[in-house]
Amino acid sequence: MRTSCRFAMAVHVLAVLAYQEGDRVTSAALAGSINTNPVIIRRLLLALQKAGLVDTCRGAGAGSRLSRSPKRINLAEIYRSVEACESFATPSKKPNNACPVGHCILEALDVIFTSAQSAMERDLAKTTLADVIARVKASGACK
Amino acid sequence: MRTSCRFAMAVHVLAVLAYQEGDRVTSAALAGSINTNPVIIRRLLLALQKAGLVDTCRGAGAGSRLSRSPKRINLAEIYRSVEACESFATPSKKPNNACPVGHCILEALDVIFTSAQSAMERDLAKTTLADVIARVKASGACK
DNA sequence: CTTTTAAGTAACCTTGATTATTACACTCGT
DNA sequence: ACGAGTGTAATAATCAAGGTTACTTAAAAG
Repeated sequence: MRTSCRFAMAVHVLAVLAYQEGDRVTSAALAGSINTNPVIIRRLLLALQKAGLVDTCRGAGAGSRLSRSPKRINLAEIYRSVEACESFATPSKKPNNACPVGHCILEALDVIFTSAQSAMERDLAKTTLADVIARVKASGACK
Repeated sequence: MRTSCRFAMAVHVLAVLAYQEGDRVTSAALAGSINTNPVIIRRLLLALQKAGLVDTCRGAGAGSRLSRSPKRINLAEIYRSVEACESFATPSKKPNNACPVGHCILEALDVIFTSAQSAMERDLAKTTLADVIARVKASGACK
């Protein structure tokens, strides 16, 4: 399976913002930590803004910061804000309707996919951004 | 998100084989139901063979059939046999090691991803191929 | 009010993965 | 031996994502 790395980048971005504890961070600085282009970060931040997770200012001395405490942001929210479509794909061509299986397999698959995706999101919801930061800080201390 | 549809196709293929209850089905016939190329189906069948889910014969009058009862095949097995890599991706470029978050975010993400993927597979494991067939037959009866 | 900083955004390129397609060798039953 | 059908390689066609450049807009600072 091949998926986008938007979720990984979003968690990274928010972790940096949480680490800065309220100081605004520019897209260029974030891009430096993630090692990518500032425009990629800005596109990601737009999605996070719409989800109400970050608060971004334009102009001189601007940048982004979390709009909530890291304790109150869970990973499922982050996932949903940056990953628009479903994890599972079906073929672009429709199955053969003349086949007894083909004519209704898509409905059966949809039930399966929805359930699996929900299970995944419930698991993600168990972890907060604060948990992630705690692990990052612990790991940094060990090193 | 961009994912493969191998899992969807694999479930479809196995559902057709289950529907045929032991009769061998050719890759061309399967391709007809799924509306794709026989070679795609053969490649999928190779993975399902390795996982011990199907039994394929070559030569005249050949084809594939399930190697076990549909009741004893669950969707997590199917998923693992055809989807090699992990569901979640990280950026191709490594994060900036000089950043306190960047230098250890990958480890933190790995824990998160592994947990979420396990949750998803546990959910898939709850459904068997027999369950899928039952839904397909019920849906066909209604129509 | 001008300058400067940085976000918003459009346009385009590059890359990589996946499906699709063609072609051919190999097996096995008849 | 023949024919049906799988195994497999090579290649093309698609397509989405990330990356890049360039320009516009907003807001603070002087």
